[in-house]
Amino acid sequence: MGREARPVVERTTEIRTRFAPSPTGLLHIGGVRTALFSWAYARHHRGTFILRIEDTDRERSTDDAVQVILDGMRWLGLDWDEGPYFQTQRYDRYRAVIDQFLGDGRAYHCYCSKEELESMRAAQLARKEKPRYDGRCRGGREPVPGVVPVVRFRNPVEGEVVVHDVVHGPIVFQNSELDDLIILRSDGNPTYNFCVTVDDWDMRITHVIRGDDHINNTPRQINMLRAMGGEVPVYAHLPMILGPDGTKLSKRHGAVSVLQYRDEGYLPGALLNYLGRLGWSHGDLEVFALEEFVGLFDVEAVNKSASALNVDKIAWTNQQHMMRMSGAQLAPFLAEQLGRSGIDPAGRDLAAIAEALKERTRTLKEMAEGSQFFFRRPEAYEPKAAAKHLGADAQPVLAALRTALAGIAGWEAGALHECLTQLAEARGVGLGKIAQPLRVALAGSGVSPPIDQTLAILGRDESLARLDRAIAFAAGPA
RNA sequence: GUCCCCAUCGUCUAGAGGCCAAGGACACUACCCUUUCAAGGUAGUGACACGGGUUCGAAUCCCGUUGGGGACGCCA
Repeated sequence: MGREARPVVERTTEIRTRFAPSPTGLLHIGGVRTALFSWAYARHHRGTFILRIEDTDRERSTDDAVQVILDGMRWLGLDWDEGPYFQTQRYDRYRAVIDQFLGDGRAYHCYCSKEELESMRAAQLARKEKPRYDGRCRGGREPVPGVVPVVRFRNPVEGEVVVHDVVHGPIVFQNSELDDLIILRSDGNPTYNFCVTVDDWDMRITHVIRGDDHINNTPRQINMLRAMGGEVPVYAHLPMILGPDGTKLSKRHGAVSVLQYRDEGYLPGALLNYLGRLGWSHGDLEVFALEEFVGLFDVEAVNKSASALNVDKIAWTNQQHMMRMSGAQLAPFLAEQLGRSGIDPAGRDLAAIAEALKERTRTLKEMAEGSQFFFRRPEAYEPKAAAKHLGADAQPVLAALRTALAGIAGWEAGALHECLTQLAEARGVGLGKIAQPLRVALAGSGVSPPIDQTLAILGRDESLARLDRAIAFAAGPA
């Protein structure tokens, strides 16, 4: 090879990828993973990432689903450089290609009725053949009165198509296995395989990264692409994501809207981290930020086999991300989560609360739940904890606690801690003996962040008030 | 049924012929730390689907079997 200098970025080498969901269902975790890899590939190569909505199925496409896609992508931070394009806005272009195909014989009208197609299919199945259109209208057929024909692409009958897939290697298909697919429905709507082909070519997509459920569509698309004089892009078919039980993703598992993960308290960066590790890895690296992923990601390192969702690991990954963030960074997320639970976070130091809880909760939702007592005085003591720590015998400890704390000079964690250890020493007991009753008095249960931090966050007045209430409770009605 | 894809611990994975009596992570168990809960630390249980080749040597290459998945639509 020559050693002449090549421009670092040639126009022809600009990487262009796209994410092309259909708004017929919710954007779920599987779609997000596809979007992530496609996006990361473009970003890694400083290319262009395009969002395209495939809405040619007018019956089932909904505005709602479109909205989830847009909101989901924004929430995750998967930004696009072009689009969103809508296929329904490109009908003129599709029509032009179809007319061109019709004109040069690369496509033809088919007048077969649904019944005719159905019996053809039944016969083939009976013969244990792969059901497919037998091409009976190929040679031309007189128009059937009252029937609006569909348009079929005339697929080559002989030869083979080789799909050069970056993750799977070459995949060979015999043209004899393919049939003449419908590219224009009788209602005038073009179909998926055709639109994808036109769009990927028009939008100069260089790398088609999508789920491997599309492998079988690829040879048809290549044939159509060649028919319109296009060049074949690089294909990368990603393995599927399965439900936790290893079966197809369904609503029961994880095929829920990606926005549900937001509502369940997952950080976008953590979800993307988890998804990035499904089918891809970089040595033993488990926890990484999105920017790091972009730097490391390479579609050639993607696995071929499907992977199952592991809910525990999503949660673990989320906690790892929370622990790497500061309380201040976490605060807005916690505020949002508290809002979902109808709690007004005003008047409290959310950064301090998040800091205190981030290593003891796995999701923001758990964090919001665990921090409830900071915002609302516990309505009742957790029975077991109360029985153990707020009985009549606890009264002396609580009273001593009240006196010691009330006399403290600076109400902050360090001084509070000092005060508590001194009190424990004075009474000749371990810290646990006084921390637990105090904890139950403040939090209502035996679980809370470290007691000195809890006191500090709660503040002097509120802490002493809760202590008084606990003292009264320990005195008991009877 | 036909075509296509896939196959390492329960799960996610490392492994691109010798460095592997198979490494890491989640989960699980035990212990340590400890003011609760966590986090953290240490140790442990646990896998190359099976059968043939190729090779001095195979988790790694080839073939077959089995198992799983996908596609076969006027859905995408």
